[in-house]
Amino acid sequence: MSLVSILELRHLRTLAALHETGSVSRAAKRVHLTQSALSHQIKALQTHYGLSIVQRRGQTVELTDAGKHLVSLAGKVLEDIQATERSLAIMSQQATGSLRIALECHTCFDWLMPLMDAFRQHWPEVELDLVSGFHSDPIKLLEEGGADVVIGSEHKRRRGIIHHPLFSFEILAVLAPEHPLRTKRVLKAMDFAAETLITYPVPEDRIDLILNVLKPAGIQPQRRTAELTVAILQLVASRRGVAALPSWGIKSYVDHDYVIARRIGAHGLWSDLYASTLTETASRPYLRDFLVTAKNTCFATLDGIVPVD
Amino acid sequence: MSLVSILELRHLRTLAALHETGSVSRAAKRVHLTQSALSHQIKALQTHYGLSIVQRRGQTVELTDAGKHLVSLAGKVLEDIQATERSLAIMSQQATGSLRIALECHTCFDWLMPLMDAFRQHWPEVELDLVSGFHSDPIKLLEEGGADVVIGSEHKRRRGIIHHPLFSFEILAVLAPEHPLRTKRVLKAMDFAAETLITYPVPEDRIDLILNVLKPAGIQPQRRTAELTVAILQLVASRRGVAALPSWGIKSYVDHDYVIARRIGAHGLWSDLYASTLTETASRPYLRDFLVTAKNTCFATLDGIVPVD
DNA sequence: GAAGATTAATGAATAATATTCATACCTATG
DNA sequence: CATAGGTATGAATATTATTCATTAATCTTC
Repeated sequence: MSLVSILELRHLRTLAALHETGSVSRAAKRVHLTQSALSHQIKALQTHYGLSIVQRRGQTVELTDAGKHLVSLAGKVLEDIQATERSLAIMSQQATGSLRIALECHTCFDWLMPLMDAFRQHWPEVELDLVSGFHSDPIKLLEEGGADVVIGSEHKRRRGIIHHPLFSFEILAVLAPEHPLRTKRVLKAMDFAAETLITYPVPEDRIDLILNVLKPAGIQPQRRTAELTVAILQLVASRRGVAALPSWGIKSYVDHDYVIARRIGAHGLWSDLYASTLTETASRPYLRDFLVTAKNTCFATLDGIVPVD
Repeated sequence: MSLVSILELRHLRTLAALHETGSVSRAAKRVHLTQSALSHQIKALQTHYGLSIVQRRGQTVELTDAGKHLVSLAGKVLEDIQATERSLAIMSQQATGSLRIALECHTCFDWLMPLMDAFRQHWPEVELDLVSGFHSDPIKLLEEGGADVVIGSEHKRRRGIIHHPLFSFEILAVLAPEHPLRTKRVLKAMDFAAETLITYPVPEDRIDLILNVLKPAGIQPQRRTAELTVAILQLVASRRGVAALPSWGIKSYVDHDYVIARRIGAHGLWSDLYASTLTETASRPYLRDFLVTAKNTCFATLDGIVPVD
């Protein structure tokens, strides 16, 4: 135990991530370091304080009481810092501008609303807006100045554009509880052959299930569309067809047994979500803050999501 | 402006020290780094936030609004951390023991009392005590187990003992306002030849003025002793003699013009204060905490003190 | 008013240390 | 019982914070 504290914010950021993800590996991805780095950090803290902070619990790791103390410290401290940094951004007169959000993914409304409310509080001078309607090439919207940030799964490299990874999520097949396929734990492409697929009203190449699973297998099921997630789920529950939706978007419906969810393919069908902006927009403090709090609230509230790669 | 915050506690510790000391050089000593290191740190923050944090004000430096924001953040955050680290110390069952303080320096009562009150709050399980009476060799007290920490100016290397530097302070000559020597801005050894020196009741070799100034010059003034600082100042004010006391111990009396203070020698007469403990005691968390808060409160409340070397 | 003493800023060199790499070991799971 | 996914750890590496050496500016003092 040395005479001065070795604690640094790096450690607190790690602990916060550890708390949110519940595993060293996932936390490592969250803070863009390796599992090894985090393991070393934790060890350093433990020898410094002469206390264990985590306890191996089978394959994963659990916070001890001491660890929980440090986590709650981390929460408080990191929040204070965020608040101060917001003030500094305002002082540097970079707190004004617009944040017009274009959504490629209908399900995202679920987590976006509370986020936007919080954002409005923190950045009253920023013009916050949702760009409505469907756009064939949302990235073009950015370049044309019609939006400031596009939230979707597109991440092709393109000059002048930055794709900020938000999180990876699993897309699950959604079935009526008494659907014949309920007996299978994992669904394959051919299972969809005889089904009607209920989707949002977007072109085929924007539907991961079709693009990455059905088309490669040469399967082209019937399609039917609905605007809202609840509408899709109603149709599924009424046995008008099956759907493929993000795990977090259907969680409460599955928990209430309105529908059941099944994995697609052995490793599941995964997709990434990105927030894309112009390079110049990316440097604005309020945009950075938006991204950080977006990730924070998503990881805190959405189940089953993981950092991108 | 990068995408993630580069802020670390190191920066906050620096900013706090900068606020307390009012100068980069002094702050550097306070955090045991070079002036250059701090200058680089500040520059890094400034370019990161796109704001100036300090403004050169002639020879020294002044915090800007942004700087003050960060300082107040630092205050809050560092306090939270200290509290958490106290909890951790309690959890590691190192929060019990005794802290018996032996004072070599009578004036120290002034700042020790509020400190001890705070300490009692934070470490209720630690037996806090003042070892009273005068001891010819206070360090021996440590070795014999009669005290846990000695506060004084002794800092001879001795095995098994650690001398933790607290701060350096200037010893000023104290005179009655109408004393003939009032015209001199700086007093020399010979100025004391005809005076009565009023001191605490300790041997000559523990009085810096005699040891370092008068004896080398072969001057041996009359001596008279008093137990309490106020008593000494009463005698001085009643023109019974002159005294030599720490600048911070007499500040309020000088401010009220009860007495006047003069520098001793061209560069002043300086002395260091140390908190000495056994090596094993030094590692106890509550002792570390005592030292840290001692320094903090001293630097915050006492005027004109500087870090040791 | 010039000399000397302090203070801060800065680029290059160095020292310190955080992170990665490679690997071992453990534990669920099919 | 093999495999996949997870953690721990020593050694190598990369990064970056700190120091060193120097300059410029300001204040003090004779």
